[in-house]
Amino acid sequence: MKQKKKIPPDAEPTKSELEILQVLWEHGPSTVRFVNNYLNEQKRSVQYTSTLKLMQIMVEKNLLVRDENNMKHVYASRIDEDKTKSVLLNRFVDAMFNGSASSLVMQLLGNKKSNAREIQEIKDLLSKLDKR
Amino acid sequence: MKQKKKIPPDAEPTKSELEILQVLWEHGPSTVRFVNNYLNEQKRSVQYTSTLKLMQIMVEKNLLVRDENNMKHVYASRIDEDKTKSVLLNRFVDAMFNGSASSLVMQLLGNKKSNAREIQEIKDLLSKLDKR
DNA sequence: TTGTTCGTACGAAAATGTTCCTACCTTTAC
DNA sequence: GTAAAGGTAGGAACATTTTCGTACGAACAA
Repeated sequence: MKQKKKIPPDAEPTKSELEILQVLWEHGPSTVRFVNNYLNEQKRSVQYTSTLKLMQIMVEKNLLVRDENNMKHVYASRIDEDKTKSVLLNRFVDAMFNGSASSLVMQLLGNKKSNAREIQEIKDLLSKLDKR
Repeated sequence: MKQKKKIPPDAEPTKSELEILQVLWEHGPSTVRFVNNYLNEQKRSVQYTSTLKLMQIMVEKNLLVRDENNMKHVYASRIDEDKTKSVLLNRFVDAMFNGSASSLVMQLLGNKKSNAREIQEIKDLLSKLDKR
């Protein structure tokens, strides 16, 4: 009796896996065909079987669940969007800004890309936060 | 006559390379020994020659420069800290939050890890931004 | 001088992530 | 019925990143 594979329960999604998770988070449970079309239209050119393979691997890693009732399997994210983003964001802050969230925001604001509207939105967030 | 290798001028630092860059950004030009010690003490266990190899590769990629005047070579970052962080941050925002900086901040604030002090610091940043 | 320590150079293995080819099955159009 | 279209499964090839073993030179202490 031996284990098939070691499956780290908190396996961290790779770049490509994240792309797929985004699609599933946004559109809900989907077929490989749908995800693959989306990627090709919105992101980058990729073969159907590549997407398929990746999603199969993600099931093994417990990142996705799949409904095999129909011939066209339907995949869904098994991990929570907010939680996952939170973990990855914290990891990013730790790695890049020594754990300082305000450093990150500073970097963000010193950035041409963040425009006045973004800044206003951030302010609104903060004042909402005050009120509760 | 042929080229040795194609060197993408904007080669993007990998995870491990980033660790090394952080050390050099924080402590200035350093020897491999220093960086390796730092990594082992602060981050993770890694062999000296692994760190050496990585830093040598980073020189080839133009991420670092090295001073060979002394026997103990001294390495320094060749890329700008703020610029690099800015690029990586934008990439992260695009990948994870669909390019919305305020979504990222929201995620950050909805986070147990960001405490009152962090929030206050962010507010201060914003008011400073108003004044200029 | 000789051996130990500390340095660089370099090849190659290991680990990881990604892509796609091939095989084969089911459904559908004709 | 048959061919075409559209599924899944799985292995293999590739690409990239990471790690480390080995070789060898320089400095230094005994």
